Amino acid sequence: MQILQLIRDRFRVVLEPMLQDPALLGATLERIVPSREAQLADYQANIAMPLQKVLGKPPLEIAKSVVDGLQVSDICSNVSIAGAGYINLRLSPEWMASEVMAADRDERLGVGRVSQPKTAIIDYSSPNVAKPMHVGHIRSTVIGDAISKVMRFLGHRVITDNHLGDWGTQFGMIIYGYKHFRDEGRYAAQPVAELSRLYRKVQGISGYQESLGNLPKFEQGVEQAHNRVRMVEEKLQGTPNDKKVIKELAAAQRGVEVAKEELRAEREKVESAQRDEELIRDSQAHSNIYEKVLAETAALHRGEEENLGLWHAFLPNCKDEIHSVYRRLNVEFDHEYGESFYHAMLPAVVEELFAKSMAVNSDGAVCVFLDGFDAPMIVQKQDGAYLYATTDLATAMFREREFAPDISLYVVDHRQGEHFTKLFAVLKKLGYDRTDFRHISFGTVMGSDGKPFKTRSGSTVGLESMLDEAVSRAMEVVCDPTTGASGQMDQAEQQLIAETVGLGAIKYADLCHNRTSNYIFDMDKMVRLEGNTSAYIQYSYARIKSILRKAEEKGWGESSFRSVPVRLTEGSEGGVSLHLLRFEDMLHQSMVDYTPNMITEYLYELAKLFSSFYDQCSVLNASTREEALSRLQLTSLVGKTLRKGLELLGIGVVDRM
RNA sequence: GGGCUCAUAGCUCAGUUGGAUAGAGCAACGGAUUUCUAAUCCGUAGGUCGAAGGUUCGAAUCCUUCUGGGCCUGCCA
Repeated sequence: MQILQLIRDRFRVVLEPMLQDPALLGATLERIVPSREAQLADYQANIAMPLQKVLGKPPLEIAKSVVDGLQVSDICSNVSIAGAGYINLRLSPEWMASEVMAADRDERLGVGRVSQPKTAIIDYSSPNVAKPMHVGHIRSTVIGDAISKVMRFLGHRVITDNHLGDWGTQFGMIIYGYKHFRDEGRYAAQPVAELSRLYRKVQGISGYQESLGNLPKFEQGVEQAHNRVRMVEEKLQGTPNDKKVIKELAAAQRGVEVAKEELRAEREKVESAQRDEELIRDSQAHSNIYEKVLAETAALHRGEEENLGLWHAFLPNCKDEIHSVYRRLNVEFDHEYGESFYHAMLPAVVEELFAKSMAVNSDGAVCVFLDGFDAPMIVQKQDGAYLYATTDLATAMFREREFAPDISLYVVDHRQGEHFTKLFAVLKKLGYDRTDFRHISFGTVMGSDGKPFKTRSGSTVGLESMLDEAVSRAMEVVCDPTTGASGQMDQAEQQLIAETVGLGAIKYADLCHNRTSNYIFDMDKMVRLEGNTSAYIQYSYARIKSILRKAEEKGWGESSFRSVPVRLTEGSEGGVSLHLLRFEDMLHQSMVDYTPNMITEYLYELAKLFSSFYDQCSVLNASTREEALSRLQLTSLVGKTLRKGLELLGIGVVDRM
């Protein structure tokens, strides 16, 4: 049920004759919204105040004439004017009751399919294969998966594509590692583990050599920072009270601290590497390893037989590893073309850019210069190699040919904002202007120190170990035999609950923050049963299932409670019902800017409203059979809505916990 | 240097795109239980929405300046 549209349609009848301009009419109708203050109204129309200039009448007079013409007696029990000219609507309990009944009888819980479905490509997760997945991948995966599921449920044609990094430098590293460091036995027994070891080994040597090479640069940086302070100090002597210069001095002094810290961190990296004798030995034997890695990568890209053969041998293993993570997360994709798929198309992309006079040679590289940006988009390097911008162009062009999408979403972290702005600008210039390209950017996962989430030793946190920890924490919290129903369960059921609650906690914690902001990762908080967590909602669901089981035992199954009408008498019943009926509106709203946190907020609110109802209104021990059956219907719909909502977020439920 | 972005209660965060007295959750304090799973519910307290101007019927939200963080910035992805 789309209540908002229903109400707006009623207002349209009144407003259309008053407002000639269709754009104004549309904007005015958009000012009819759910009320923020539940005590004041269910819905409010903030339309009279902005119209006072247009119509040349005082707002209260406008509001009155609108209300006089408004025909809503079938759905509203009260329409009033308040304050500066707010029109407040209260939905009638009878109408809500009939809508609750309809929703409970509908497989889709009363949610319709959009009348004009759109084709949407959603590009998310997109890790580099052969590198272990880490925390950084969780947001893209979880947000993209949720958006896909919601859009699909609303009736759009959704095509998901996991744009795997399967063609990059990491394969150069593995190939180099395989050629120089492989352990045949281990490779035969556990290829994935061995490849991963090889990757880490080469990466380690390369990182060490890079840090070593960086030291003089960072030392120089500190030196320069000091020089800058001296310069500003001299300048300040000339103009002692110039505020700007004083500020400049402070900035310069901070610059010294930053430079020192950078140098210190880099030295520490080097020193800790130097404690690793094997690494030092290997580093001496393989000097300039990164250049050699790039050479292996280039050979692969040229199609050199040995490297291409190794790539073909490694890729399935690497993919298997990644797929096992997706299986656990219950995430699926329609396509997994990956970067390698586009490799052969890249020369044609560059040619087309030249043909349309968009590309130029600059310092030996092929560049596309764009208005408003100093730096160009580079599509081919001096050495002839292509870059990810080139691949992204080829990918978008392929998708246009193959799927003709109306919407194309890239769920990628915010640091790539400028890249996508440029990419979309180039695509538009190339003539792909019928597609709504959007960068669905998101913030960084931070540690409790407010810095990007890392382990104590400073490395990134592995995704799988994080999932394991969430599950074991969930086990501690949820399967405490003194609380809940866990005392009655065998180990297998407890394990299933821990898995469902643990993974749900990770996903929910991610989704419940506005995607654009950074958030602080706090495992303790996210597996709790109190507060805005998945476990609280899952627990509400389990209690609902418990009531429904007991009702069934009393002979009050679905067919029984559906035989009586729903009646909303208590305040908490009305509160739950109103919220239930907003499900569809909320789903649409959450897809305007692709903000899944609107869904978590809705579900949390629903669970809270239900707990309140649960506390105030006994279902099975209601005063009459009719009342009990009426409340059972409400309970049933809350349960189904919670389950559906969580399902759309990729989160499961359990029948008891 | 240029660009993007953020700053809301002690802490973690919302804020439906400019609407009424700025909301949740933790933590703190006070209540409720012969329980349909108290893993709950009800209440109290907590705010100069970073600062200062501006735009208008009305600003946490839009504009300008400032302060302080984060990120990006020519051949990594």
